[in-house]
Amino acid sequence: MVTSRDVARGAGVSQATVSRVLQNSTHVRPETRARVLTALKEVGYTPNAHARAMRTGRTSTIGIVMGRVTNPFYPELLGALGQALSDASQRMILWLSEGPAELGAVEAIHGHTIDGVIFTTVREGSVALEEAIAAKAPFVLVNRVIEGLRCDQVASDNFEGARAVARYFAQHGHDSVGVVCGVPGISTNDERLSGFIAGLKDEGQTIKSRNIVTGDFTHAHGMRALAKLMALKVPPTAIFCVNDLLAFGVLSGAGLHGLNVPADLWVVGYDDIAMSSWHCHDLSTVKQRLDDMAGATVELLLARIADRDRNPTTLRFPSQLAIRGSTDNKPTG
Amino acid sequence: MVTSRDVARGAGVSQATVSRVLQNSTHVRPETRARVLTALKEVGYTPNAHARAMRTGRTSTIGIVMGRVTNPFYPELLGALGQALSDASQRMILWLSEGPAELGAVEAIHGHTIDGVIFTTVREGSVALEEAIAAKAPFVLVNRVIEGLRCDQVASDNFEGARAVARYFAQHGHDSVGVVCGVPGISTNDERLSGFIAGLKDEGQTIKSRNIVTGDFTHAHGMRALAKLMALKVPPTAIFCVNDLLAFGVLSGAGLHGLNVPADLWVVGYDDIAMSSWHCHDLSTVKQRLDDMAGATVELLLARIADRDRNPTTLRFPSQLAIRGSTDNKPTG
DNA sequence: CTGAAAGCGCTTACAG
DNA sequence: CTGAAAGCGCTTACAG
Repeated sequence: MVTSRDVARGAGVSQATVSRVLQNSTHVRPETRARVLTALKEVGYTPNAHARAMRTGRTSTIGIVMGRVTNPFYPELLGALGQALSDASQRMILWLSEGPAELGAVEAIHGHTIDGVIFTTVREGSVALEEAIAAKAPFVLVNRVIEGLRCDQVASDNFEGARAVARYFAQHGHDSVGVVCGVPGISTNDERLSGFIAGLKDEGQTIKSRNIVTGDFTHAHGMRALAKLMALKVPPTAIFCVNDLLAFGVLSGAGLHGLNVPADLWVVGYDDIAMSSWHCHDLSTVKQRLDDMAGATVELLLARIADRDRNPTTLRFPSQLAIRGSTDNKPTG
Repeated sequence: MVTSRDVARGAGVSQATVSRVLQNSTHVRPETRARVLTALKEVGYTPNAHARAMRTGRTSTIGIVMGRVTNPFYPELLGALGQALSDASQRMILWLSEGPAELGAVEAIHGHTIDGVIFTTVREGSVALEEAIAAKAPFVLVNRVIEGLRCDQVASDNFEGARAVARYFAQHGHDSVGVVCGVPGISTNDERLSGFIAGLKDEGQTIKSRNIVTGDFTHAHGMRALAKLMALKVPPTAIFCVNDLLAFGVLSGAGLHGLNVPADLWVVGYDDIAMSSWHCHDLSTVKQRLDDMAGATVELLLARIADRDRNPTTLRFPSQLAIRGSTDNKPTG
């Protein structure tokens, strides 16, 4: 193991001077710096992260908590967060779990393993969130928003995104529509549902509660929901799903029922995950600005770590309707 | 910040005794231990991970290097590895990048940030791999295998898995088949291709090189490959894709060409990722034993960290053909 | 069984 | 501009 002491010996200086060169301190004579730099290369030195962290109290490592969800949106979010963290010279430790196991991340803050946490799938009242708040640990919520919680939060404007879908349906003559929801109480779900209802209202329409099917965020639920909706006396001619995963379930169900999309039924999702644009799905959906969201999340967290008393912000990024083959993408006659 | 010194003060013992209780040392009187345990709860103590790591030289943290691939198989592999690491009380630091950025993981070993690395998408001759070998760093390859490299490697038996597909095709009367490959030189690709060819040979068949289409591991390539294969003078009646992602591309292409699967064309993938069993795909594929592979990977890496001189092992897990609607799953007349 | 002490490898005030 | 030294919070031989 090579230490800064070895480098010092090689350069004929004290260990403190090596440290100063490493810290880019200005108080080093240029020729001394050069000698140290040479020795540094020669011995192949890498600073011991723990010794450094113990002195500085900073680890340059961020924790990410992500539940074991099946929605392919989350791996995409993880990729975007990973890029943003890497751009900010931060490492990421990942907790792929939910419930009490999330507490590992809070413990890691106490143990100085990480400087802060990004929660991606946390719910109101979850133990890890409560602990993080109680410990005044630096954290940010991304994708999920909890109203009234004084902390940094980043999400897309789910309400407006869903509202645009409702208007799109109404303006193309659909007056019997359905909504496939996931778990109530989760912000993405609730905001998209209420945005959709608001959009209908804009167009002078309402929706019956039996036309809104609730369940979990799985492909299987999407399939079952389609069956339920089609069994109504007046089945919908257009269905909005609060995420793309549910929409694929609806498309699967439509195939099973012999329904032709979009001729018999329009389907719109939310998220625009990569596979939505595959020709076999060709799903109209609402695109989130993932990279912007990830960048803002990391920025807010680093600012919070630097100054724990700054005012919390909630950032909303606009999302945009992407029209594809699961709805009629030609202008109405 | 609460330290073991604070706990010691609370329990009226020395800091060393607190440390002994934390280490489950036997040389502590039961009533002393009880006093320390009480104080531990009272002050809400979490050990400083860096101080501990600096003393012990161990971090209980493993690095994972995963390229920014679009194949949903990798998030699933990550989930399995995360579970296996968590079961072994290890944290994971993730590098979602390829090429020179992978070097971050090797540097992290030098800096004692992690105890070892799991490479998931590494290629022969990649800089990070070369560096890890040169540094004698503890690492394991999972999913990818590099022949002749003396290190621990874990993969499924790609050769036999693909061989079974070829036999399945031949035994159901297909005598014009196609293969959609990804990038040559990557073990999953090469082993599955040669296994498939071997299976044909078992049945007295051969395949023309123009019936094998090479490209990258993307949905788009699968689509283009289908078009190429269908343009042949004798188009295949069954196509094997070296992974599910490519198979979805082929299914997309089939839809575009108005081909009926499985009536006009059989399609088989490899990996059995979650979405393969969705009704809208209903893809026959070869299932990998992901959890077993992940468990073995972690086990091998921890053994390697404990003993750097042990003999390297390459572990192969059998995979199994899962027959679904993209091939005729009824017995032939 | 318990305490005092050394030391892991850094960073940074304190002298000079 | 540079060095000697303190100290971050642990673990663990060394005494007793």
